[in-house]
Amino acid sequence: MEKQDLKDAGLKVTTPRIKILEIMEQSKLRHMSAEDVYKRLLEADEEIGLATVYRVLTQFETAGLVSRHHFETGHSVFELNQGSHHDHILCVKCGRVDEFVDDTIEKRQREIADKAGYEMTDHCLYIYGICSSCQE
Amino acid sequence: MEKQDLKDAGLKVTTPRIKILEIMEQSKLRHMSAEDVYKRLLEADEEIGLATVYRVLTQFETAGLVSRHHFETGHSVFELNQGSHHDHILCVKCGRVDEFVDDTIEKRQREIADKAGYEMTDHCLYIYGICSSCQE
DNA sequence: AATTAAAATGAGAATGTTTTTCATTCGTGA
DNA sequence: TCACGAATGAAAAACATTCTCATTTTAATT
Repeated sequence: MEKQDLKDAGLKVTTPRIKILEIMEQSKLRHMSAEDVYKRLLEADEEIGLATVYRVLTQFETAGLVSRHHFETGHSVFELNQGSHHDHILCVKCGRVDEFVDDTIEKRQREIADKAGYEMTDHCLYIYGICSSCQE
Repeated sequence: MEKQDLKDAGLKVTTPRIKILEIMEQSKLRHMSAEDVYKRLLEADEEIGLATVYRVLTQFETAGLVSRHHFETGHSVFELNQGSHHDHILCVKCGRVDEFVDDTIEKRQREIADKAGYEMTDHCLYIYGICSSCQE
């Protein structure tokens, strides 16, 4: 993710925006809440307010740099838009998140939207289950 | 929905629980927030606290009487579990919600969960788009 | 490098949703 | 009907998120 991406999105290149991008790129967690990002910033001794984190993440979402997800947790999580579209499969016990793409499903979704008279803009599919580790 | 359903779920048959079930059955809105239910109770002159509404809806969810959904609205909506499983297609402009079932997708989901080593417990699929009325 | 207007930020207040606490009331099996 | 555990209401608390506004920063221009 480059500074140019910020400029292209019509956003000024500021310390908070750069740091938040860095945090999200370096994190092993693909999905981070605003609070997660904020904590990492504190750990890195960055003086960035939580309100700014929320603002910036929302701007990034609008700009298409990140996606916002509503899992079953009651708060939003954000994911950097690197790589291509995918859906999620989550473990209800340990919270593990895996990803997948399935062309059959993608195609069917478009057909369903058409049939219902909708112009599809987005979709999300979450499969919940118990992952292999938690089944033991 | 019968009183027996409450007993079967290990819940005592109380006025708040009965009234909340009634409200949800009679509502033309299939998906109601806790606040929606609460407002309807007030309109019906029922002295039931908002905390109770939340408690009862959560218990109903646990008991399998209702499903909780996390749309993009920032709050939970609840739906009575009558009839069979279905997924949702939502209009991002007017908030309209339609439902659908698709066997192809249902089947693929199970296959995907298997392949990922998950024991599937649940899933949800939201298609977002612009409905026919809003396209004009 | 200095100027400047617009945009961005931080801190804290405010908002909205959901949960918790606890004293009181209610439902149900004996 | 009694008694006990479960359920409730009201208010406070806990969260997540957004807003306000004074101050700072960015970036385009001298």
